[in-house]
Amino acid sequence: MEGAGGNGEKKTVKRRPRERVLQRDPERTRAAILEAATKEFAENGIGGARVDAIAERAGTNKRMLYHYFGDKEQLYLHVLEDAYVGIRTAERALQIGDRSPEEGIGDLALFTWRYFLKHPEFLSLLGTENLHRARWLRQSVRLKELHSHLLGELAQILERGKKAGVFIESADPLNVYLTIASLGYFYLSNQYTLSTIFGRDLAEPANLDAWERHIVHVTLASITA
Amino acid sequence: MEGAGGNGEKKTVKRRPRERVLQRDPERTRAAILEAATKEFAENGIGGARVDAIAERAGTNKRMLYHYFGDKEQLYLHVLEDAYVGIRTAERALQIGDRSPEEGIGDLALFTWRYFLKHPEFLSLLGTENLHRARWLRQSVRLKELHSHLLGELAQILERGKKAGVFIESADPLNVYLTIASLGYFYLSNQYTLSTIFGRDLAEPANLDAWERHIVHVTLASITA
DNA sequence: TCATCAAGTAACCGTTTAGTTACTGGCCGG
DNA sequence: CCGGCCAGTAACTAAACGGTTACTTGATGA
Repeated sequence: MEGAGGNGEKKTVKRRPRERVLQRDPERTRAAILEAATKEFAENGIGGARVDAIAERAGTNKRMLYHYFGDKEQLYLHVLEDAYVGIRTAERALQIGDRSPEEGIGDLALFTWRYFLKHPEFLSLLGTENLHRARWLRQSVRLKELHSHLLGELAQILERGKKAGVFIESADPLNVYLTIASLGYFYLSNQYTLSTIFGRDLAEPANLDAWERHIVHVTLASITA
Repeated sequence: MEGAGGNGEKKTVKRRPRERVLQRDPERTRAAILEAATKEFAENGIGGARVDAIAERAGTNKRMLYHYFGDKEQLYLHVLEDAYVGIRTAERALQIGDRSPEEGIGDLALFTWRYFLKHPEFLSLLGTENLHRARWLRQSVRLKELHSHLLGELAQILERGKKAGVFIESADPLNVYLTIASLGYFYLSNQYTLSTIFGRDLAEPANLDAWERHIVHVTLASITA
């Protein structure tokens, strides 16, 4: 059928291993399983996620899942770790130290809100992990140094703002971050019950825009002198 | 053995149905199942909750659970509805309209935070329900009129504050409530992952007190003129 | 070109699960 | 005091579940 690479060369034929679509491709299969597992765990929690469903979504076989990740729990941990790496990596790229203190804080708030908005699966995974009191995250060895950068940079910005007289002395890095994350997380993760009980669709673009502005307003109002 | 009520009266003996502990007590069994189910669903989500575990925690039999509540999902809905009734009832008793606008808002923030702190199972149930996009809450017929009272009273307080010149014109009832709820919900529901990644125990009493003050500060800072 | 080993498949296994059936025994009206 | 009804029990069932075994297929290096 193929006749591919049908030249006379014998030993010197370099097989280009990534150019044609291989029938067997470990990396692609592995990535497909991770992506499928992310969706399945985000939609159903760890108790509701089905191993068979993950395999089917990944277009592969249950056996492969155990081959690459050991078991359901290790696969879940991998998914969770990747989710954290995702947000912290994007956050670093922000370089919030490169502008005025107010702008830096405002941009961090905007970034966080928009990241949450674009990655609902991250919020779901956090919810699931907290339901189980961080049982898996605490075992993670990959995530030790990942988060310190954020608080360090925030502390610097707040310090600059205090010296410039625009921020109050009691402004605290952790509190500021928790404030930003709170306002974004709750609105999005609880949008379904909130929309139901208050009879207003929080997911409407106009409402999302208004809340984005609200987050920046509240964050800055809570620390400006 | 008993000889109880051993007087000669025949037809006029009033049996006091609630005084001694009955071996068969439908109401007590029903309540025990509801309480056990609340814990089980809060700890494990709907996918992870086990019907057998609920029956065992209630000190009864699985058959009774189906007898009183139909099936697992209807039992879950009942638990969820009761949780909402609980917070909204306590909230009404607050009577936040009876004081100055600043005090009213501050007290609502304090109440909400402390209610969340005392009822972690309520937060868990909200998380579970939102994971499933309010699938059960939307079916609920018991909860239509339950929440409107809150927003109405908040609107009145904000109006009074605006007329008195202490609140900004853009202060909005829903936004104020969502702000208060966000700051309480996120801190508590995500305390396990947050404590892990930032290496600080958010559940320590000193940290809880500090966050309580922070919530009041942020809420008022975001709406004061 | 062929032996080797990893990638991939499908059928299977023991256990757990939500839900049911068949039964027991205590409470109450007549 | 007794007959019927309903709270309560325990053993059961069919299906779903996480995980495994036995096997096939295809890429690769000698």
